Amino acid sequence: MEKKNENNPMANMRFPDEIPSAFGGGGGGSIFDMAGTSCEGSGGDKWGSLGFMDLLGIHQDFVAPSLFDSFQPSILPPSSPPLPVFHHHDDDILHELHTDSKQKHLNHQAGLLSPASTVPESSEVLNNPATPNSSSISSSSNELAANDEQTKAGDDEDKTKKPLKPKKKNPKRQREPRFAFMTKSDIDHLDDGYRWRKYGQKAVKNSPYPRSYYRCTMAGCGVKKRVERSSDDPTIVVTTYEGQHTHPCPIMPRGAIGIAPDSSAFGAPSFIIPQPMYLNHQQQQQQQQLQPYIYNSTPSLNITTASSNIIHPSFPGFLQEKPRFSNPNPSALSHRDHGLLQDIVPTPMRTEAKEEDQ
DNA sequence: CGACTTTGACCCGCGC
DNA sequence: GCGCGGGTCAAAGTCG
Repeated sequence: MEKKNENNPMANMRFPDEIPSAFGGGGGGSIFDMAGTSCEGSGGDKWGSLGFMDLLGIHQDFVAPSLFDSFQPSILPPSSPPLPVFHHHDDDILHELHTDSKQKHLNHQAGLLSPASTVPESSEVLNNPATPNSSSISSSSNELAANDEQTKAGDDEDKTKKPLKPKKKNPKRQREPRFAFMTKSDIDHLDDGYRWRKYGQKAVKNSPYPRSYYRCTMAGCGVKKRVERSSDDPTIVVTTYEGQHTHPCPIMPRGAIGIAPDSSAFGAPSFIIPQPMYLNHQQQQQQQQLQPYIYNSTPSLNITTASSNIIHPSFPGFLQEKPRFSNPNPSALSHRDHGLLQDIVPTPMRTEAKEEDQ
């Protein structure tokens, strides 16, 4: 088998530019271009020090929408509203993503993607993640993760079948808060600045695309991430994060600004706005081209939600596995602070999407 | 040699 | 209770 970058069958996969726009009819969605940003700041190297997860560290209740919203402007043209499909809790995610137990990820994908937009390929966040509940996370995520590991290590007795795999057997397996978001990208594993190790891959029912499981390689950090491609729209990658990083972004860009590790780690919603994300020329052009396809309900982004009060309109952003570009994008900046909360596709929309799926 | 991916098997929860 | 499917483990293999 091949290695790196080919790790994931889909990693190298290229999908047609034409997007089925199967999701949702609803309407467009927010699209974030993840291309040029991240802790790593490759190319541009000026990004926030903390990664995506750090941002996520904010309280769930606030969240994502605003977060991403704010994020979006920096990378996307003003006319692309976000697609908030975020969840507060694991359960929420599961419920929203999977309405029916059996058709879990069918609906899951459909639900998430519902408001998808017909945007040309490239990587763009289609929806906003829900930030895990910081309070629960601080005590549950990390600790749970730790416990998880410990438990696993110590629970050999539970399993007798195969000595090789003394899996743990938690009384009540508690999952850490999770949130999912979609990205439009031909790359499955988006680089958010953290280091991930793939620990599994499973075929997804009713989907030709497998789901990959990643775990933060940082010792003691139990953050996991699930990446799968939408069967409806292969250009869309659904990423689900679980838990919170107990450490700052490993990749600290020079002059980086970011969220204080402490706060992020424990959910304190204190953000330091990283510098705006820039798109290189190519990206800018791409963005411009994308505009027409992007859900264009409002001219600017809206970050002013209940959450926006707390959350700053900034987002470290993601990096494509492959370094992208970074060019100053004034226009993007100018929109950073303007959100489209109203466009953020609140509950109603999501509901709608779900209904559609059903 | 360490870090990482691949992959088959196993565990577990849930619905029937 | 059984089967299904999601999630995880860990040996083996690959790469730098």
